[in-house]
Amino acid sequence: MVTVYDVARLAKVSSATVSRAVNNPEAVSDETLARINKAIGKLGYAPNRIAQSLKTRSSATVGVIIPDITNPFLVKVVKGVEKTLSAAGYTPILCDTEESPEKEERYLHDLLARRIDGLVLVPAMDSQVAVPLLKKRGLPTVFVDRFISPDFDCVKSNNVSGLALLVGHLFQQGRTHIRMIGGPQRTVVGRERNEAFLALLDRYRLPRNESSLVQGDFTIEGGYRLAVEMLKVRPHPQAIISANNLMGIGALKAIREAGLRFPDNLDLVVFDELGDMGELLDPPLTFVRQPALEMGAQAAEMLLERMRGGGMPTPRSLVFEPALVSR
Amino acid sequence: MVTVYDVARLAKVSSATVSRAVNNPEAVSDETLARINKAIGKLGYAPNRIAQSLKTRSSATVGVIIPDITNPFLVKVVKGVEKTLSAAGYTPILCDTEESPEKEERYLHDLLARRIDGLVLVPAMDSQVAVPLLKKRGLPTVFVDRFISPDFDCVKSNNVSGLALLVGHLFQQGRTHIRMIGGPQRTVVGRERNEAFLALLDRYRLPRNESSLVQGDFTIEGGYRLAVEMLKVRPHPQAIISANNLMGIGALKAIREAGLRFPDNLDLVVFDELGDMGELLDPPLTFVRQPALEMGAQAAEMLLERMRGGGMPTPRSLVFEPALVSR
DNA sequence: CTGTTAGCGCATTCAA
DNA sequence: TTGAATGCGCTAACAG
Repeated sequence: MVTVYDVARLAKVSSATVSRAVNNPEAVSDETLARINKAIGKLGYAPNRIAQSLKTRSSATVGVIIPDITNPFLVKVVKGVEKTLSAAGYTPILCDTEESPEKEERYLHDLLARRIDGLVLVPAMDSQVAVPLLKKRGLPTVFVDRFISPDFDCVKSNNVSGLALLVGHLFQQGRTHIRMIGGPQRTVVGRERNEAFLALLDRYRLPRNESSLVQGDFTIEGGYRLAVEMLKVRPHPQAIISANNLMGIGALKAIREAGLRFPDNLDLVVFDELGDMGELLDPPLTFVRQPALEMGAQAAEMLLERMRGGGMPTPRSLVFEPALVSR
Repeated sequence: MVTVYDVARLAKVSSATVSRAVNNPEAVSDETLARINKAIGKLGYAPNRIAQSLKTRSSATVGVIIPDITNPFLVKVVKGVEKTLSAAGYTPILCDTEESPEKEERYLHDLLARRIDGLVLVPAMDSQVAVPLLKKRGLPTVFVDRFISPDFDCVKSNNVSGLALLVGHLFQQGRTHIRMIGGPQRTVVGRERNEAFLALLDRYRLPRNESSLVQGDFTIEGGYRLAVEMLKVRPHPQAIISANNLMGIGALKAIREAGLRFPDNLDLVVFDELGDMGELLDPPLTFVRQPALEMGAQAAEMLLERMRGGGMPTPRSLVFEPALVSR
């Protein structure tokens, strides 16, 4: 492997000057710079980032931990993060926890041992150790979507207004008997959407009882199962809201299997988008879109600020307004 | 940060012994081992992988470069890779080139500078530098899906038999006037599927002319555009084959917009699957499935072998048989 | 503007 | 079984 010393020898300078030529060219005279660059070209030298990291105590690396790489929303968030981070010279390391707190913890320790400079985290549902661990280590961190600690920066979208868009849409369509496949109460996102739903039923003076809301788990299978149950009860609701995209997919499957003509007999609307194929559904679903790309980009920006500005200002939350995509 | 020296001091041993205790516990007496472990626990010591890497010249890191993180097939491949790689103690670094050779090259250099131990590569369509670069550096590499050099290991699926499944299916349905939205000729995958299609038309004695096959680009937009063109011509084909999943999405959209009842007036079948939402299409598409998870896992296995077995046996190709999912 | 020196944290000789 | 010494490749004082 070619090192600074090889370059130094060829260019007849010291290793320190080679280092300067690479990292701070202004500090080197034009002629030596030229000589060094020629040597670098000839030898095909590239700095060993491992050695750099050890010396500078900065790996130019950022962890990105998400619970499901299959989720179109998260993929877009990751794309946004990746774009602004790599533009700033950082390499993101993407980890998929598959919603498992144990995996999350393992990844966290691995990333920490790799001396990441920062972290973008969408915590797993039952994440327990992440928050205290990160707090102790003082690692610059930005949470996305799931706001589980007021001590960290967070980028999320407004679940209350998002749900208001959904309920308002249904109300306008004249649907009054509405039920929701909600999120898990143990997650903030789930709680926020669930509570918003119940409050909205009251605000619109729509019928509400204990079966208006069932607790889901944000998975396709869960959405399917709960929708099947819902459809067993007569009369059907006039509309079902799914608290996230994955459960919406499951619910749609259940509706199809029940032989119901959607949206004639029954309308289905979803919080969050379904990806490229969403518009291919016939008829297409109405849903609420979160600006995922933008959210990812902003999360990365916040992280960059934190990583630069050694200081620790108070944590900030950035809340995006979702938009109704009516079909 | 807590180092071997901190542990050494607390346990009243040398740093070397601490290192042994961590990496090779058998080489340390039971009592000192116990003392060291206690100290490790008390201090919360974890080895600095950066320093380890510098010393051992191995980063326990593997690059995974793919052209599109949005593609459900690739996501599954990545999942497969990730699973077996992380089980073996490696951390994958995922990079999305968005089908851009320039991005691919940048990532490659970055990963090389980070001293990755190996690489799983799904090259961008016009990838030029990757092969010579990797060959020169001698980095253990496994290609997936796109077999662009006989000098490297490769995991792919059998495009010829996959297409045979598709054409055979249509033939059985009595469709004789078939056209295909093909892949780009400049990619191996595209060429293989295109040629297979033409050969199959002949084998089944189906009508074939210069408009039987149009060259696509494997994108949603491209598939849409070409399908629109196809549908302008009278009479319509009885069936359209899309050479990949993304173009299939576009084609389906075009068919819908043309007001054609699918599959009554026109059948559409696709090479590769459409992800979780595929089965929600009404009616569902018939497609050919590649064992993506398995392919990823096997690619990782091959890579592990290469990384361990310093030697360089001849490159191997692993070809998977796709399966027809008939709807 | 340039060179000398030292050390980041660790694993690995080589002796003991 | 253990310790002392060394160097992985680089950058950052500090001198000159």
